[in-house]
Amino acid sequence: MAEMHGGENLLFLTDEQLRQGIEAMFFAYRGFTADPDRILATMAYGRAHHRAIHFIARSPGTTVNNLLAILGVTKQSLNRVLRTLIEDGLVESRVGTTDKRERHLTLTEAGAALERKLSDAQRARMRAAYRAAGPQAVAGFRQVLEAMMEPDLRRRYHAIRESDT
Amino acid sequence: MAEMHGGENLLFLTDEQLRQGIEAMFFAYRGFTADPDRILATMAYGRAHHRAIHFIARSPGTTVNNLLAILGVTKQSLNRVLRTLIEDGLVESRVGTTDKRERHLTLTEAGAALERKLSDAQRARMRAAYRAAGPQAVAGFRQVLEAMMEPDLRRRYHAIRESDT
DNA sequence: CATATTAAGTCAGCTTTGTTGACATTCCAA
DNA sequence: TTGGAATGTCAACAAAGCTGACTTAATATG
Repeated sequence: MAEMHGGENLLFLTDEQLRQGIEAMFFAYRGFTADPDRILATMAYGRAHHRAIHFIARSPGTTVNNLLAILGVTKQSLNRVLRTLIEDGLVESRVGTTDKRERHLTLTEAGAALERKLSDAQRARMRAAYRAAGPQAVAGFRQVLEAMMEPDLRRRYHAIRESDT
Repeated sequence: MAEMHGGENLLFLTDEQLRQGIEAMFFAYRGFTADPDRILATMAYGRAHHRAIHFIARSPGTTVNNLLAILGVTKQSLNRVLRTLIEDGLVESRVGTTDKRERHLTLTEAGAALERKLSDAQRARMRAAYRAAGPQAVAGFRQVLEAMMEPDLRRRYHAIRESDT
């Protein structure tokens, strides 16, 4: 169990270490979604609604196609979710001005309120974990997560960090 | 973008930093499951089967109840998955010797072969990410993931690392 | 020993969220 | 101007979760 750091020691790449990382990822993801899930369970929405709301809040005016690429589901699947959100007055869909095939999505006041509620819960856990682990651990956490992404999603992740489409 | 570490700087806890962490977690989890998913899509199994196979391989002879607690699903849901795996000859269920109510689950040769195939794919990505990020980043990654788990799952995670039940 | 509890499994039915296939509308380029 | 590409919608189906009610067998307990 010796602490090791810097160049040459490759013990962190053993199958056992990798398996522990895989299980940590599995258990942590459960914690990651637990709080929003609890809130969503009290209403008629699920995790898919949360994801849509999150990325609409993130990039107001985004198109359905854009959202599709980020979420990685079929448009039919996303459409079902969007339809209920629009019917319930949480999301507004406006026909595009330059291209009338596109729909631009934004949150209504009610949608923004739900988004805040869900985000606050998820951020609270994230903040507690970050604080417990410390800034250096957080930097490592981010590095490994990024290296784990599929290349096209990594590009999307960077794009969404730097500018809104 | 100044590098900061040690005690006092709390800029890593801003809402924007937390949101980036949340999105990183979302995109990374997709990468995490992508390779096994591709393999599973070619046969009649899904992610639920993979999870069951993983933890049976991890703790051979584990009981149904044990698996239930680890996976966090209902027994009806797990049972559906286990039934197909047993019917297909990937998992063996043996009546317990000391407590005959219990069923002890193990992988058959065929089950172990599939487990290896899935693990190898998932570990390959994990290994690449670990190698790219380096040992110190990996340590931080593990710390943050652990801090994110629900307490009872964190205990389970530690238990499974140290000894088999 | 009688009874309560536990472990496992089953049946039925429902919900969420993914999938394909077919189709309407809009735009653009040959 | 017309045919294809892009965008979005509707319908039907599948995987995998869920609840609730129940059975069977074995163990624990009063």
